Amino acid sequence: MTGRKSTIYDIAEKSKTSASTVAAVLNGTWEKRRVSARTAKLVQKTATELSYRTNLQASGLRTSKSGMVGMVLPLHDNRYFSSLAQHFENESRIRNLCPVVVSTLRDPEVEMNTVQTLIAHNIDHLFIAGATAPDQVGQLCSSAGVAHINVDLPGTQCRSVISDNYWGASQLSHYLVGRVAKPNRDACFIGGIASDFNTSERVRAFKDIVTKDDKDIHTCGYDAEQSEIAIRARVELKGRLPEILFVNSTIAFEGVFRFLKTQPDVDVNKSAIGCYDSDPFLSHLHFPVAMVRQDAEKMIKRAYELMDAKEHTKPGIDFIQPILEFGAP
Amino acid sequence: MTGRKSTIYDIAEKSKTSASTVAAVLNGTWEKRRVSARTAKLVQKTATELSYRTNLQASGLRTSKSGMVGMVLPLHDNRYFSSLAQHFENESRIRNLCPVVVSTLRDPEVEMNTVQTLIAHNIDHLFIAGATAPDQVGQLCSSAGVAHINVDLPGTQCRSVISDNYWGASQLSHYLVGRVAKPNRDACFIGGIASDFNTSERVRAFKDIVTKDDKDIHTCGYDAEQSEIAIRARVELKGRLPEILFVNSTIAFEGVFRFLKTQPDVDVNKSAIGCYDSDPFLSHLHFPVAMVRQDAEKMIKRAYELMDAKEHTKPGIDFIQPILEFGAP
DNA sequence: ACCTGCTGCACCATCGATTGTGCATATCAT
DNA sequence: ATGATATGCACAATCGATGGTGCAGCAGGT
Repeated sequence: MTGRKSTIYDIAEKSKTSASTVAAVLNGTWEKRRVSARTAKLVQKTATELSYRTNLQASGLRTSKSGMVGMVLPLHDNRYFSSLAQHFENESRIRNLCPVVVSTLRDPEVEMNTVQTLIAHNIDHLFIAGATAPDQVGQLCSSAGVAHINVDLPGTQCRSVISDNYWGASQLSHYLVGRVAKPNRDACFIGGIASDFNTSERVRAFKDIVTKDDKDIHTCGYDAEQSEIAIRARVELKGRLPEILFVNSTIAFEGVFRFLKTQPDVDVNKSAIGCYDSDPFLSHLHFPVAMVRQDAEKMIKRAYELMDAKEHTKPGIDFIQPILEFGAP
Repeated sequence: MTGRKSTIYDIAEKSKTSASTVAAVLNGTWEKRRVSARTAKLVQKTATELSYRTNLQASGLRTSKSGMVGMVLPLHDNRYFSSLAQHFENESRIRNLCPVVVSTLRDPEVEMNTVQTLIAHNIDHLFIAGATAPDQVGQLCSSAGVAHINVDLPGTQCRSVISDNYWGASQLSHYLVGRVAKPNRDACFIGGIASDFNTSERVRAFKDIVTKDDKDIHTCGYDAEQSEIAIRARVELKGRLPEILFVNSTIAFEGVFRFLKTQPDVDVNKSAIGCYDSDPFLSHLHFPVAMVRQDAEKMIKRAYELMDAKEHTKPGIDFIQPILEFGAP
């Protein structure tokens, strides 16, 4: 049952050949190494008989490869990141690579250690998604000669593929504005962290298109409670619901929604509400919500194209348009 | 920048010691190997100077370990599985292991290949979550001597930690029944796949507690469209909404919800509705939904306890109670 | 002076696959 | 028959870390 794992030496012995011949047959270089087809067949057969499996650590040690490709993420249990992970898996499988996904809990130290470990295992390349310190991580990869690409957050040292937050937020803003004919309408932005790159891009668009007033921007974090508090305070202050409401994530939306449920439906229906993030149940509420969904699939495909074309070394940013889940603005 | 990675030999040379001494210092066995503290300090210093990183492939080759622990999942982009992944990460980090998560797309072949690859990299142990063929995968691990535990789906060969679907579905059923005083009430179960272990357990509970009639069980798959069709057909047939509605997943619920929106609110509010799965937005609909959430955290903690205690070899099933997101039945 | 027992370390085989090189035997041309 | 080229394979070094073993040097006891 738990019989010792067999090696190329076992196969060599059983098939009366040498280890180098066996290795050549099993890794496909046998024609190059002029092993006869007859011998190759024999070796193959013996290998299956002994249920041989290449020891990838030994192989990797010799070749400085591993056949594994990695992706680091902040979190697994998040729609967007898990979607990135899923598409990373799909694309990796197409390329016959073994994808491993690791989350680092938004902790820069965990991030660095994890990447060190992956590098120490000689991963063939790394996708760095949502790292808190993309450039540090990138530095680590560079100095180890590991190909890498930033996803979702831009780095300055290497190629990055990120969601076009400015564009998405502009589209959403235009749409919301279009739904409110009035001049002098009241508008606000809820959720996210001002210093966060993605949030700041969305805020920039919102300011360019909807309102320049900083008092209308409530970047109170990603958390539902804070968002609920923020919208409530705002409405109490103004004495009415904003006519345009831009919510920065589904989590924040949860809080906002808890508040909106306390308001009369007729009032809520007068507001144009948008959410930068998507959730299937949001399209089923008793009022419409315009949503923007980040195109994880396209981002990963793009990143892989760059990797395949070995263009990952050229710094630069590729923007991927998110998907608008509402009528054109 | 991309200077060759340094090895213990480089450190040995620079610090005028030997490779074995360096190795001992760097892997913490130096006291056992009677290296003086002075030498140890020196080696440490040189190691940082050369920004040394252990080559884990070489180390693993020698020791038949890797420091990596794995989890295979059907999908990343799913609330339940990504939650399992997240807790797996957390628990692994606590134990100072490097967790890697891989999805296998519910494809038995991908499943086997992936596990083979992980084994070939000498992962220290494997959590098998939601595998289509847990026993085959387990067999593979056994024959390679890799510790493994099934999560979410039971295997016959090794220890399994699964959600107590029968209990959860019983509780939910009792609750729903309690909300409908009438005798002879109409009830149905929507969603899931009859042959699926988890679904069948839930159906078993539903049958024991609510209705024995097979015609009331619509295991029409996990897909939203099919569920929508199923509930619509059912209601058309019976001429009214069921008084008890047990939906087997949030995805299925999406379809059911699309249909419910076409019905008068008063009617919908007369039904007792439950969903075996949880989503934050489901608690915000215009009618109440009782939810059951699988306790991913407890499952993973349990699985890790078994692993730590080396009890993973004893076959047997540990049932973990899911969390009831409704008042006690 | 001599044996014992410890300290502190270095030597070297080993894990399993890869790959440059070398060396027989076979094939062919002249 | 002979040198030239091709064919088919085996040998052995190598990747980097590990750990069993051995061996100086020194303290302490008699």
